[in-house]
Amino acid sequence: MDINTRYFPKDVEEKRLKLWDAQRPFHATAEKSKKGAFTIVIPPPNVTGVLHMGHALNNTLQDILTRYKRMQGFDALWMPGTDHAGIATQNVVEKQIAKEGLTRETLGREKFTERLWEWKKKNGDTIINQLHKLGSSCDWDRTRFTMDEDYSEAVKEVFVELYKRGLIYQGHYIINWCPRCETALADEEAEHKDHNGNLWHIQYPFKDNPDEFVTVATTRPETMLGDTAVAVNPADGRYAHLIGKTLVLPLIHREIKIIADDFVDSSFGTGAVKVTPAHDPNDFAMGRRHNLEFINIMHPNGILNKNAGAFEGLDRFEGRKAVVKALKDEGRLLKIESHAHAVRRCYRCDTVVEPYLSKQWFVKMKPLADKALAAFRAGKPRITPKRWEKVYENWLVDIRDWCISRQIWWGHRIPVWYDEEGSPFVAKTEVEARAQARAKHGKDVPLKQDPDVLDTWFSSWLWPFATLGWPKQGADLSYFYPTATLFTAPEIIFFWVARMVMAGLEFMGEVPFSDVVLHGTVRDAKGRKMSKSLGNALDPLEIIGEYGADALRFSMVLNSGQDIFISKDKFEIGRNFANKLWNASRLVMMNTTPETRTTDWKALDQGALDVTSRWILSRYQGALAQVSEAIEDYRYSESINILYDFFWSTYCDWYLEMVKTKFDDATTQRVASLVLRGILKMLHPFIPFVTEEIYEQFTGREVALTNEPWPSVEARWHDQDVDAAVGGLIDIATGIRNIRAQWNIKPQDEVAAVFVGPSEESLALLKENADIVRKLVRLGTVTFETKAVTVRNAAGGVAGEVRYFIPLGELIDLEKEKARLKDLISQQEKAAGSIEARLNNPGFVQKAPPEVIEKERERMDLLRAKNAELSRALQSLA
RNA sequence: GGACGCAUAGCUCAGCUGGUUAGAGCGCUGCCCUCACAUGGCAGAGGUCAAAGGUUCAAGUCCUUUUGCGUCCACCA
Repeated sequence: MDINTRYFPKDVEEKRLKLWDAQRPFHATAEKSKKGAFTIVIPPPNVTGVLHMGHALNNTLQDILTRYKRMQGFDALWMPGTDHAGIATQNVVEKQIAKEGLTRETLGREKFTERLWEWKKKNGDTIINQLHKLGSSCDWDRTRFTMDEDYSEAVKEVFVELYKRGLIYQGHYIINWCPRCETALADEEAEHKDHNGNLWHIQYPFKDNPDEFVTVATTRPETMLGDTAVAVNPADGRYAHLIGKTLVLPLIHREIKIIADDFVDSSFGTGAVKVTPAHDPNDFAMGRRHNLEFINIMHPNGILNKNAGAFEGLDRFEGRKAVVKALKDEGRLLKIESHAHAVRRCYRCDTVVEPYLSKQWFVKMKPLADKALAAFRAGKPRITPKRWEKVYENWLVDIRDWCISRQIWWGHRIPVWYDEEGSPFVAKTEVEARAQARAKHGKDVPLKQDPDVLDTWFSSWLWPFATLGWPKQGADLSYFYPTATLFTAPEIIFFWVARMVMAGLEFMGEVPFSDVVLHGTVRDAKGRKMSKSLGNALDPLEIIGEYGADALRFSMVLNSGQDIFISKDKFEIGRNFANKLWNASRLVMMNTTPETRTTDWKALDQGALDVTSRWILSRYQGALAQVSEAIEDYRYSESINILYDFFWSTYCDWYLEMVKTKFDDATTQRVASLVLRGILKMLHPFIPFVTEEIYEQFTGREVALTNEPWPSVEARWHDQDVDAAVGGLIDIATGIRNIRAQWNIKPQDEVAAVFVGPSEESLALLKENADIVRKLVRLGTVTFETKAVTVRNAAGGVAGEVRYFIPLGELIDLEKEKARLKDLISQQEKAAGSIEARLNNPGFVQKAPPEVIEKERERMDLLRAKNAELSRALQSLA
C-alpha cells in the first residue's frame, strides 16, 4: 500500500490487522509501567452473537479510550471474552437439532450438552473475530469465556460463599415462568409489553343463595380454575357485610370464601378480586396471609393439568377461550370490556410469561444492594451521563430478591446435592457434599445433584475479577483490578452493571470500575431499534467491506450523542475523511524529506519561525488540549468534531493552502510534518488503521502507532497573540468574501479592510500574506488599512482580537453601518451600566455570594472591553 | 401509574458556566477535473431555535405550563 496510490481502506486494514496479529502490541502485562494500570473489561457478547451496530459502537468507544490510555503510557488492558448466554444458546442448538428431528429430551442431558459444546467450539469465535476486524485493541491472548474451567470455579466459589453468608436461599415462590423455554426467569428477564386485552367480568354465586352473586373482573379468566378465595377491601362498604360468606366457583364448583385484604383497590373493576394463589404474585401473598389453598392448574409447558377439571389438556390460551365459552354457556359471564395493560414476556423468546409457583434458588439482595448504595453515595461508580444515576439508585433502593435457578441445561450446574429426604448440601464439589452428608447421616448416602443451572448473569456479574483469575490471588488481579471504565448500553444497568458492583464489593471489597459510561442505542433512520426481525439492521461487516472499518468507527462516533440514528450514507463521511487524510498526507510527503518529516520540537527555533508556522503550531496545541480533555470526559463525538474541524478546515483549507508555495523552506517542511504527525496520533484512537499506515510510510518507521506516545502539550507554543492575529487574517478574508457578496463588489473593485485590535502586527501579517488572501478572496486588488488603536496588554503583548472589518469607500452605505454600530454600543453600555448599578447596590453585595459578584464584574468588564473595541471601529469609520 | 430524555436549516445533529449578525455535515443551487484529494475546491440559498408565560439590561441557553416524540421502571386483578 503506497501513499502515492489512491486510498483503498480494505488493503490498508488487512495489512494492519496482519501486523497486529504478528506483533501483538495490545498484550498487557502486570509489569508496572510508570503510569500504572488501565483496565477495561468488555461487556462480553453472547457466544451466539453476530456483530451488530450496537457492538460496533460499544467496542469502538472502548477502543478509543484504551488506545488513548495506551499511548499515554499506561499498561492498558482491554479484556475480551464471551458470555455463554444460557437460554439464547440453548435455543440456537435446539433449533439446530430440531432439523435432525431431535429434541433435547430425546437426546438426553449429556448428549445435548455435548452438542452445545460442539456448537461453541465451532461457532463461538465468530463474534470475537468480528470484533477483531473492527480494529479492537483487545488483549486477545486473554480471551475468556464464562464457562471456562477456572471461571466456573469462581462461579461455584461465589455460590457456596454466598450460601454460607446466608445470602442464598431456596424457596417456593411465584416466579416468572416461560412455558416455551420451560424455565424460571428473573424479574428483569420478563419484560413488560403493552397488550390490548380484555377484562372479563364473571359472576360467582353464593353457596346459600345461588341467585345472588359477586362479580369479579380478570384479564386471565382461565386462572379462575385455581381460585381459592375472593378478596375485597375491608373498608369497602359495598362488600363489608359479605366478608366471610361462601361462594361457589363456577365450572369447578369449589366452595371459596370472601376474605378482606387491604391490598384490594376498591376503585378498580368491581372492587372484588378473584384470588388465585398459585398463579399470581399478589394472590400468592394474600394466600399466605390468609392460609389459602394453593392450586396449580398448569403443567410447566403451559398445558392445563388435572386441577383444571374438564379443561385438562388444553393449552393455557385455548383454555382461556374454552373457559370463557363455558362461563357464557352457564350465564356467568356478565360482560367483556376491552382493557389495555402490560403483559410480561420472555426476553429471549417473547412468549407470554406465566406467574408460576415453584421451588427455586434466590439471592437475598438487600444486604448486597445496601453496600452498593453506600458506595454509590460515596461517589462510586460515577455514571455518565449523570441522568442515569437516579435510575441506578432507585433500582438499588427498591431491590427484590433475584431468582437464579434456571431449568435449562446450558450453564453452570447449581453446586447443590440432595439426599433422599431432599435436604440440600451446598458445596463446590460432590466430594465435599458427600462429606457433609456423611456428617449428617453418620454414613454414606446416595446424593443427587440439583438438575438446574444458574442464571447466566450469575456468572457475568463476576466478570471484572473472575477474568483476572479470582479466586486465585495473582499478580494480574492485584494489578489490573479494579478496572477503570465500563462502557455499556443502559438496558443492562440492572442485569449486569449493578450486580457487578455488588459482587465486586462483596468479594473484592472494591467497586469493580470507577466509571460507567452509558451510550445510546443504535437505531435506523426512522428511529426504530435495529433488529434482525425488523430487517432494518445494517451489517457492520458489510459496511466495513464497503467503506472500511475506520469509516465505520468514525461515523459511528461522530453521530454518538444520545441514541444514534444511522443509515448507510452516514458512513460516507468517515470514508471521505480518511481519504482526505490520505491525500493531505500525500501532499506533505511529496514536499518534505525524510529528515524534515521526523523533526521534533527541539529542532525548531521558535523565534525564527514565521507567523504562519507559529499560528498552526499554536492551533495544533489548542486542538490537542481540547481533544485530550474531551476524551477524558467521554465526549467522543465532540473530540472527533474538534479533530475534523482542525484537520480539514484549519490544516487543509487554510494552512496547507498558505504554505503550498513555501515548501522549499526546510522549516516549513518541519512544521507541516510535525503537525501532521500530531494529527495522525490524535486521530489514531478513532481511526487506527489509516493513521498507522500513513504514519509508518511518513516516518519510514515500522511502528505500532498505538504504542507511540500521545503528543505532549508544549505550552510555550500555544501563542494566543499569533492565534488571534492569524485568526483575524482569516476573519478578514472571510469577511471580505461575505461583504463582496453582500454589496455585490466585483473582483476588480478595490476593497480596503479596517480592523480593530492588534493593528501593527496584523497589518504586517496581512502584508506578508497578501497574495494568499488575494487568492483566497479572489479579488483583483486588496489593500489593507488601519486607523485603529493598538491595544497592548500589561506584558506588552498584543491584546484583543481582530474582530471588525469592513470595506471602505462608496461601495457600502457607511451611514447605515455607523448607525448599527452606535446602536450596538449603546445597548451594551446600557447592559454594562445596569450591572454596575447592581454591583453598587449594597443590598445585592451583601446577599450575593462572592463568586456571583465576581462573575458579574467579569461580565461588565467584558461588555466594556467589547464596547471599547467597537467604539474604535466607529471612530475609524468617521 | 412513576421517573427521565428529546424538540435548533429539507435531513442528522453541535451550541459548555445566558452576552455583537445561532454553527457543522449531508442534501440543494451556481462555477471549477487548478499537477494531494471530484471520496475534492470555491461561492450561495435555507432558521420567528416546538407553543405560551416568566426571570434578566440581555434567553436557543434559566424557571413554569402546554403540545408532540422517545426511553426506562411498574404486582391494579
